Amino acid sequence: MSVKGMADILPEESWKWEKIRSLFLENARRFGYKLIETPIVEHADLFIRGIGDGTDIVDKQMYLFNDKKGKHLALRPEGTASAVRSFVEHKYNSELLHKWCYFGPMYRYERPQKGRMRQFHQAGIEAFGVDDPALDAEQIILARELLVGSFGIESVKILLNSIGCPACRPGWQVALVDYFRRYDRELCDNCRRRLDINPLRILDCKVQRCSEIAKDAPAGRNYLCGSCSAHHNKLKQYLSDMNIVFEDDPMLVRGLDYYTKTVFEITTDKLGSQSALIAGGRYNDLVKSLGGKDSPATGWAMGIERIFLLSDIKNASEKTVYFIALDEPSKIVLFKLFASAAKRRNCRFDYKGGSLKSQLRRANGAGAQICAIMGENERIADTLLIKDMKNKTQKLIKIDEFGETL
RNA sequence: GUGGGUAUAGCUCAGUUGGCAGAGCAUUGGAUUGUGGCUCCAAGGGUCGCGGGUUCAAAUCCCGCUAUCCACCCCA
Repeated sequence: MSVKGMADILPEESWKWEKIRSLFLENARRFGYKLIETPIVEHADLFIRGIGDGTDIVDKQMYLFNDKKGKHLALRPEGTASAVRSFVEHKYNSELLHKWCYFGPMYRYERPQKGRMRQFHQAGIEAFGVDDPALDAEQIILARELLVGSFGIESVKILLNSIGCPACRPGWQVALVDYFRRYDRELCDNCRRRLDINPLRILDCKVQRCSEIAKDAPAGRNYLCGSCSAHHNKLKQYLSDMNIVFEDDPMLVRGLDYYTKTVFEITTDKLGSQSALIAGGRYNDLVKSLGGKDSPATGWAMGIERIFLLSDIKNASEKTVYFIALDEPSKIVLFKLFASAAKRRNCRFDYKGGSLKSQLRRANGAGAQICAIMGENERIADTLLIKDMKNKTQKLIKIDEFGETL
């Protein structure tokens, strides 16, 4: 048995993974995002500092272990912290724009269900060095183009918000705590705890009474500083100008602590409670807090398992030539032809043999378009029988002509 | 971490008040000499999740365990 929450990607479906991966990379590349591969294992501290103490990911979902020297390590639960670590470690110039993308497995210890695995895959993009809301807009446009254009997923919803920056968020947080304290007794257990740890998260609570209370909570908008407010308005303007439909949702907050200003989510209603397909936002302070030179940054991540469940992409099948030998001496001759044809064409050799009927049956099952058949009659005359499976036509050709016939 | 469902052939699932283990699909073979798909016939394929208990007799009833799915929570 495989480990709980960790699934095989079987040969029958691996083509779809390859396709999703390559569509992601192609699209990202067109926007200038270059692939970065970082290790799956990092120092646990990187995620604790990056994602934040008090988040679910850090508190209960990390795969933690010590190596033989006692180093405290973790399987990565997400991609951004690693990318930032690499950006800092290799001293990329934060005066310049750097656009990176990644694709790979992530690990979170939680109960698996539809669209949620313990080993799951994310594709993501990150851009360092620019604080322009137009860049936020670009990333949302790319995200939407992937979902709708490349993966054929309809009816997605874009949710957008700004959660401010260190200059303005504290004021909002204080106001939120003040407000929610008045309803202390009515909030769910969880939210009462959040009051001390992360009051923003109460806005996101799905318990009915909590969300009723949250509806009238102080709106973050009223507390945004000039810079954050202008950033948010410009981003909305860019999206509107592109006719991108979005929902400006003051209740949207995210599960990771590093976000500043823009946060967004692209959701579907087709996957039950696992609604987020792509989520991300701006994290202008993360590079500095992980030891780098102050550098604005923004990015998102996409859940591949969820894309896989929803995407309707088709497998383009290559034409197949199926080789059938009817006796042992023919097999020897035909196998040589097969081995050389397989260098250039999609070929299958029927090793199981048996009657012509059963081999043709297998050829049909394998989806072959053409069969190359050799029995005693053909062999003696130095010929091959070429059968077109679709038109049900067949003709004898000389072995010498076989190469051109293909 | 909490709650619920499920576990029988490779797959999807039936299996009645406890009484010989089933179907469809798939696989393999055949339906007159070496011609596929459709149709027909036949065959192979089982630790009934695991371990206990009750009983003359358990896939079926009881207890425990495990796995898995779904939901909550949280997230992508």
